[in-house]
Order: sequence, then structure tokens, then C-alpha cells
Amino acid sequence: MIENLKKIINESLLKLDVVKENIVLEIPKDSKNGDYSTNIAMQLAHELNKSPVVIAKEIVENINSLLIEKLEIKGPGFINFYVKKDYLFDNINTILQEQQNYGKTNIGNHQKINIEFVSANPTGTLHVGHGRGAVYGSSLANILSFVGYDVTREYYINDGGNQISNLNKSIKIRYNNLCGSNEELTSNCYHGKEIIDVAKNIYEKYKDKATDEVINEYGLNYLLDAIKKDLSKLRVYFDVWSSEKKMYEKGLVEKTLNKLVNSGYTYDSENALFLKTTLYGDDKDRVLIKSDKSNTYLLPDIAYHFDKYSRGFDLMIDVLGADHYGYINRLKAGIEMMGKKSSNLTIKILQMVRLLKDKEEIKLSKRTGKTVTLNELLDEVGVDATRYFFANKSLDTQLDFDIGLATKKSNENPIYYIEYAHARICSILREYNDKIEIIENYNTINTECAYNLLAKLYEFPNIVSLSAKKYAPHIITNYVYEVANLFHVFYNFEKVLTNDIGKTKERINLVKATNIVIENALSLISIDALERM
RNA sequence: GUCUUUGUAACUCAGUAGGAUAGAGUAAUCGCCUCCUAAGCGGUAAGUCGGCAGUUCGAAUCUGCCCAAGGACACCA
Repeated sequence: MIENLKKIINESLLKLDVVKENIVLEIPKDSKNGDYSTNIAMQLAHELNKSPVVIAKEIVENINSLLIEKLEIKGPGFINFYVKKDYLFDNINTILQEQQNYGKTNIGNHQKINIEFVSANPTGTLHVGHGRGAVYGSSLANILSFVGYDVTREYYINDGGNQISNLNKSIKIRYNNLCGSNEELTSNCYHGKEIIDVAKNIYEKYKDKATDEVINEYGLNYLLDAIKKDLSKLRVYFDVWSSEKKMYEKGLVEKTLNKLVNSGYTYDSENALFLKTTLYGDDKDRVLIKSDKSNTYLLPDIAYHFDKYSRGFDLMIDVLGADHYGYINRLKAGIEMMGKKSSNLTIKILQMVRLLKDKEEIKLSKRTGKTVTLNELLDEVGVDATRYFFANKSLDTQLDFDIGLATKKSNENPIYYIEYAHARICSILREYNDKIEIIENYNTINTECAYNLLAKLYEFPNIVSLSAKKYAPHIITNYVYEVANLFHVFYNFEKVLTNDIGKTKERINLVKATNIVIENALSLISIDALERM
């Protein structure tokens, strides 16, 4: 519809000898201002040296289209379009035909896109903060895939660095305790309860005969499995699990280092090897190899991203916590030095989740083991509410998560409002219990609230595209809330199931179409709506 | 100090690349079930869009400066 109207406006402008590329057409917040509205006359006022209202009049005089019911010029020079409602009725049939495909577009055009998210170090249990990144990444993956991208979901396992040595050490000490020693954890150890569980498992299986290799391998696998289990409980799945250790084994890290050195991007200083990241906008050069000859994390990270580029992705997204902000410039610099375009990599930073209990902050620390785990959260709040809660907020705001509030399960969480609309729809459809068929002409739907609902359903494909372009799943959750709201209004105003069969059939189609849109939207966030409440 | 995110109703947040009288939910208050689920609908009240300047027909949105909060500024990840 928008494209059609733009064409109509353009034709009208041609008669005024004006050519304008980017005509802005929007859906006014207030339906008193039409179905669609354009500010074109105001934009041309300066250029044509005429008052916007005069220009608007000239444009309107040249418009003659069957699509349009009525045109109005209002305010400082807005042209408001009232469109014939036929397209809304046609769209009901479109939705019924396309079903779970309604809303799909092909803006991705099969481009390969890689989304790396969560990637938590396997040194402990996932906590609430990881949940935010997990929900964001998985929802975004759903959305991008829905609009035609070829999406790969990837988790990078940091199983090669310092933290793993500390993990191994921690498990070993806990294990030794079980074997009778009085050793105590040192300050760089992990104090989480799950470390004790690992040690217990090892002890049960191997008694006091476990070698270091056994302990290390068992520990990593145990913790990774736990992470996978928690993620699957949150409905988060990955296509690729990359391992840092394997990258070393395949020689990718070494190759990367050689390339950086040979290209002259490094220099020795203070017994360490530095990378000239300032060449690409970083505020200081970064150490690649420390004076004790071990790597910093930057080197394998550059190697890892180079590997992703080599695997042929057109676009890449990393989802990282706010504490990684400083990392972006040096990583992108490294990528450029490896001969790749760093602009193909988008790094989405998610602001911190602050945990509160009764308005008091709980300080999180994996080291000391004081966390609220993702698993506990899911047990208390449920998957659907948790996913909605996280997905509903833009990434840029820091998020206060009050455990007390979340567990209340009250209607503070708007997911219940949406699920209620869905449950009402399901109830109607159960009761109707007859075939749903395409209707050529909708004759009896003519109320304001039905039009509003239909117009909202019509927006869905555009909303999905917008949310994909902006990498913003919360646009979907806001949208589906509005759909639910308009449905509740409709539901209160009009009865669907009546003795008038023709009327009932038309309304049933509208209700069914609403249901399809709600389910499609929720499925992009991986939320299952209840059929009964 | 430098970089960065945020600041919108009492609270939690939207605000669709600059639009019309700034919107929802929660909390407050007043109505609405003989009827498909009242976890709903409608009404009222609640705002210096952190502050000041600028850009223009028009600013919560863009620019500059200031204030406040979070995060980052390691040979940690």
C-alpha cells in the first residue's frame, strides 16, 4: 500500500515538474489524521518558495486513484490519505492462506549471517545476565531467518586460556578436599557450588585415582553440558560450537600471528609483542604476546574472527556485554590488518543486568559464586515470561531485574496480557468448530475497532522488516502487545459468534487472522502462547 | 581525566532514522459481566521528555556545552 501511494504521489509531483526520491509516508499515531500521511508539501516549501498548504492543494488536485477514499490537508501542510478498506479485507485472506509464513519477506536475500552470542566461559553456571544476551541473540536469529537471511547461530567456547587453568585448579582443589586434603581455594579460583558438584562426580566415579587429564576433561564437559541444558530450557540452540582450543590445535592462531608479524603490524617493546591497533583508531597499541611468552586474549580472538570471515559469511554479529566495550576497536583493528572489512561485523553491546532483591542490589560475582542462576530464574518465572521480559527491552538500557517482582507472576509482565488475548481467540475458535474458508467480499465488518485491528495486522510484514534492519527484537514484542490490545477492544465491542452465519464467518476469519499474526510474532521470540488460561 | 550507554508520568518502559494535542503497563480513582474467558474494556488524574543554547516550517529525536547514573579504559577475559 505504501509503495502504491508513493507512486501516486510521484505521478502527481511530475505534473508539478518536481522529482522527489525519498517520499516519507507514515501511519499517523492518531487515526483522526488518516490511514497514511505525508509531509512532502512541507519539505518542498523551501525549494518551491510557496506555502506548504498551497503545494499540498496542488498535489491533491492532481491525484485521482481508485485506491483512495478521501484526501485531507491538515495542520501545517500534511496530506492525509484515507484509503478504501478493501486492501484490509484482502489481507485477511492473505493471512489465512500464508499462515505461519505471513510476515516473511526476503530482505535478507539468502545472505549468510553469523550471530555469535552467549559465549560464556565454561567456568560456571549461566546466570541471569547471560539470559538477556541469550534471548536477544536467539530472537534476532529467528527474525533474520524469517526475513530471508541464511543464519548461523554460534557459541565460542573459551577453553584455551587462563580462566580454564584457574577452573582446572579449582576443581582439583575441591577434588583433593574430597580425597582428604585441607587445601583451600586461592583468590583466583572459582567458588561456585557447581565446582563442588563436579569434584563430587569425579570422586564418585574415579575415587582417588583421577589424573589431571581426567579432571580437566571431565570438568569442562560437565560445565558445558550444564550450560547447554540451561540454554535449551530457555529455548536457545546453536548451530556451531567453536572451540578456542581446537583453533590452537589447527594452527589458526599461529597462522594469524605470522600474518600480523609479516605484514609489519607488530613490534617488540618491554619484552612483549605489541600490535599497532592505533593505526585503525584504537587509543593505544595492544599487547599480543606477554613478556612471559603467553598470548593475550586478543590474538586468538582475531584468529577466531578471521576464521569466521573465511567461512564465507557476508555479515557477522557479536553480542557482548557492556564490560567488553573497550574490546571493539582493537578487535576491529585486528580484522582490518588481516585484510578483512571490519564493517561487516556488527558488535551489539548489551547493557548490564542489575539484580535487585527488594530494591537492594545483589552484587554478582562468578568468582565468589554469589549469583542468581538462569536456571533458578526459569524455575521461578517460567520460560515464556522470562523470554518476554528480556526481549521486551531495548539493549541500550541497563536493566534492573527485581527477583521479588519477577516471581510475583502478576500482570506486571505484559506477556499475560498477550496470552490472554490468545486464549480468548482459541476459546472462540474451539467453540466455532467449523471450517474456515476464504471469503470474497467482506460486507459486515465496518466498525472502527475492527478496522484498527485489521490495519495493525496489515503492518506485520513491515514491522518484522524494521525489527530485522535495526536488529531490534523488542519492536516485535511491542507490536504483538498492540495487536493484543486492539483485539481485546474488538472483543469487548463486538460479539463474534452470533446466529447470523455470514456475519459470524467474516468475524471468525478476522479472529483467525489475528491468531496467526500473534503466533507468528511470538514464535519470533520463541514464546508459546497458552491456549487456555 | 578519556571513550561509551542511559536520563520521558509516582514506578517499569515504548516512542517506528525530525512531524500534528508526547504514549502504554503498574500503582491511584470512577464506571462496565443475563452475552465467545473481567488476567478484559471504558473514563479521570498524573509530564519543564535531566538542564541551557543552537540548527528549521517543526526537536523527546539532530549539534554543542553542562549535570547525574551505569560500563570500559591491564602484559585479565
